[in-house]
Amino acid sequence: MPRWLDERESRVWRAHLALHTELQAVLERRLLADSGLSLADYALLVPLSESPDGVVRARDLAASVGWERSRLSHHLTRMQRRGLIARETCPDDARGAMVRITPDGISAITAAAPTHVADIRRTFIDHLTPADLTALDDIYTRLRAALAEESEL
Amino acid sequence: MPRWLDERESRVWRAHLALHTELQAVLERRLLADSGLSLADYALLVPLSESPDGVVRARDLAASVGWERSRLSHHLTRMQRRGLIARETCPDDARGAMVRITPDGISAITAAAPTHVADIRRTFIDHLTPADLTALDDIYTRLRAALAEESEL
DNA sequence: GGTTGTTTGTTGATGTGTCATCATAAGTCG
DNA sequence: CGACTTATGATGACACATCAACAAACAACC
Repeated sequence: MPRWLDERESRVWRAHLALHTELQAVLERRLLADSGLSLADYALLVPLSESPDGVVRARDLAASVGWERSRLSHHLTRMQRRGLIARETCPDDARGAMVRITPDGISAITAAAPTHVADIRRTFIDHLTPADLTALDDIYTRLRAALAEESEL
Repeated sequence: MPRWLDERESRVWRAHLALHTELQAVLERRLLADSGLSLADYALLVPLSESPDGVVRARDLAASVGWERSRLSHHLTRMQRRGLIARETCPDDARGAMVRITPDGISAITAAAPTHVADIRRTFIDHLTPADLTALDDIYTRLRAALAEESEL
């Protein structure tokens, strides 16, 4: 016999799901309209643009955004077609693939970032007090640690 | 010139994104393995099974899960093919479509719910203190209210 | 050195979500 | 009534994510 969720638990859980969905939708729509980038594009361009030479190995890129290799490969193919990134061979490891951000990719992320950050502020950060931030930092850390343990089993 | 996110703000924001993605992945995988239902199936079966006659108009179903009509229509087609729901004509409005949960659908949600709720508890609720719940309830309510205003513009 | 197992990246098939478009039916207002 | 607008649902095209399978290269080991 399961313990069902009481009213507040249920409300918090549903709010968590709904909040994320709505936030994602708003941010994606704005980012796309503003710069032609999807959130997935943006997520990949961030670590690429932060890398000193603008080159990251595919394996490491996958790790830094938490994607599976297959998803990354498919998405890189589409971004390559749009001229945002280029693929190069990996000198150290003949299996590897290096991903290079192109000048167009740099322009895109440079143009998109300020507005996107402002959107995140306006829709999320600005509505949180310092106490809220502390609480969320603590809660999210705890929950993710529990999830990580869960996945190990 | 945008105000960038400081370290804690950035950490909280990234944790929020990552937490949701990981939670969703774990819950979906478990639900699917356990009962053959996706989270989307589950989301639709809940309001259907809670309706007194097991019948809900498509428009209202879309509103109660927050989906677009197109997405609902596509998903209903797939669920109909699997025998989880059936479509019927709407007596009041000739445009309308009524969605009925089938006996198979009822069996599926009935079998899935206890385990799924337990999974939500184990991965989310159980790691929150009463104070956390209060804080999250407040924060999520505030954020969603702000988002709703945003969307009206 | 050759067998075995692992890592890396790609590909094709399938399920799903979004968008634009459409047909039909209600509602609105002259 | 009749023209116009809105609401509802379905559909096809496309973008995307996941899964299984694969090929190539590396690593480990006897």
